[in-house]
Amino acid sequence: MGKRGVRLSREAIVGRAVELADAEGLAAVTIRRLAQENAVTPMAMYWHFDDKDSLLDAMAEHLIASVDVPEPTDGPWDGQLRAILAALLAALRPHPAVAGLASARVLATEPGLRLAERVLELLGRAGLDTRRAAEAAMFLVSSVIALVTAAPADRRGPEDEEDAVRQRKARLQALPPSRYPHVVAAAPELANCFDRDGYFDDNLDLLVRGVHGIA
Amino acid sequence: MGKRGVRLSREAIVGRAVELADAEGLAAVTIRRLAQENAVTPMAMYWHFDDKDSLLDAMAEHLIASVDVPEPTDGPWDGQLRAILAALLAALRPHPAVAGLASARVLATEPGLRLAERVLELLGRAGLDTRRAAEAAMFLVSSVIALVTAAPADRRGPEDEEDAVRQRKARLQALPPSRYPHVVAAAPELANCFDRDGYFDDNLDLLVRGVHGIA
DNA sequence: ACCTGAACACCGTTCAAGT
DNA sequence: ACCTGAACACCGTTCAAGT
Repeated sequence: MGKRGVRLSREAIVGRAVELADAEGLAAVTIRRLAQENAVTPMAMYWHFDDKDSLLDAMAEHLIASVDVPEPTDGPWDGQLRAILAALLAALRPHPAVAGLASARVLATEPGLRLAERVLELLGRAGLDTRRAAEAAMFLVSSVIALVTAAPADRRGPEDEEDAVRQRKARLQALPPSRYPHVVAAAPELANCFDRDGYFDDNLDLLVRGVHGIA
Repeated sequence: MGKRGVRLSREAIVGRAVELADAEGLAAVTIRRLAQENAVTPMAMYWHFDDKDSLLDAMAEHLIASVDVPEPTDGPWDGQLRAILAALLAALRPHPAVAGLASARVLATEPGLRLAERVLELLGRAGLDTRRAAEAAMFLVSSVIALVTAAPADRRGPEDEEDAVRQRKARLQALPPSRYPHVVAAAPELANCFDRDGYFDDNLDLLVRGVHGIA
């Protein structure tokens, strides 16, 4: 029996696992560590989950379930598609260490299917045939996840992040400008783009405009 | 001393590590396993690499170095951009288990910087200012990597892959069509899109057209 | 310069058992 | 239904030592 007599539950374990991943990275999420956090034996976890992989599945589903998919409107497809992708982004962004788990599992969870259904419908309205819509839907979801996970994995506190940005910038600016003129010129923007909201907004635009382009 | 008196080398170890990841997944890439494959003690690895993380760095750099970046031409920017992204894709596609390591390390390797330099130059020619070009360049590279890594990680042989596709299709087609009409209708396309060249070609187009759209 | 040997603190997982 | 205890086969890594 766990701490203060509180029974374990799948939900509680998954929630703690996501917190752990946010704070210390996915590598810190360990059967034994999670057991310890809940003042319980490692083997107690195996009553709630078949194995570690199904724990990771549950973490991914937890994230996908937290997406607040906006209700359909009678507005144009592109605005609605953008809103759905933005909702996915908003749900994943606080959890960059976990987001990568979601990409392979969207079609295996109920909330993921609801999301896919909406995206497919809008892509059809945009003029894509079934195959192109399927391809684009999978890719759009993958890309939004990539938007979140691409940030260089910093295992530091939020204030050391500023140091990391400065250091990346300095490294890029120290490159030979004759070989890498554009990289050197764009060093400040390359070093901190993952911290700016514009990075996410502009690239969501790129994706939606891309759908326009192939429709 | 290793098998048949052959000295270890960083290159040989990295090459074997990539092969291992291709065949059995990234989780199979282990200091101890790699040592065993080279008929050597695990600690021998630590003469060639600081730690496991620098081994993974080296694997990522190995992949990025294998990108055959096409020479600049005086053709239009969009065709050249597409060709560069296609070259990146072609290099990563045989190594889906390793490709994910590359996204955080592009700007930390020499071949990655060459690639970034070319992409930034072309995005500038497309009309993006320095900041938008930097954002888009990082995202385009991330997205191409996502294109490769998004495929559901099958740890099976190439012929069991057909079974996996059939099974995914059956699962999607068994869903209630009243709730998920578009998913059910697109089940065949959703289940096998990662195996079709069109998936990659069409989504490269989506990205390039997206740049057109925001320029 | 390149590698070995022994040891340490971790993993995931199985199996039998307790209440 | 929910959890413990002991055990097994793995990890990455350090430290001292060999040639």
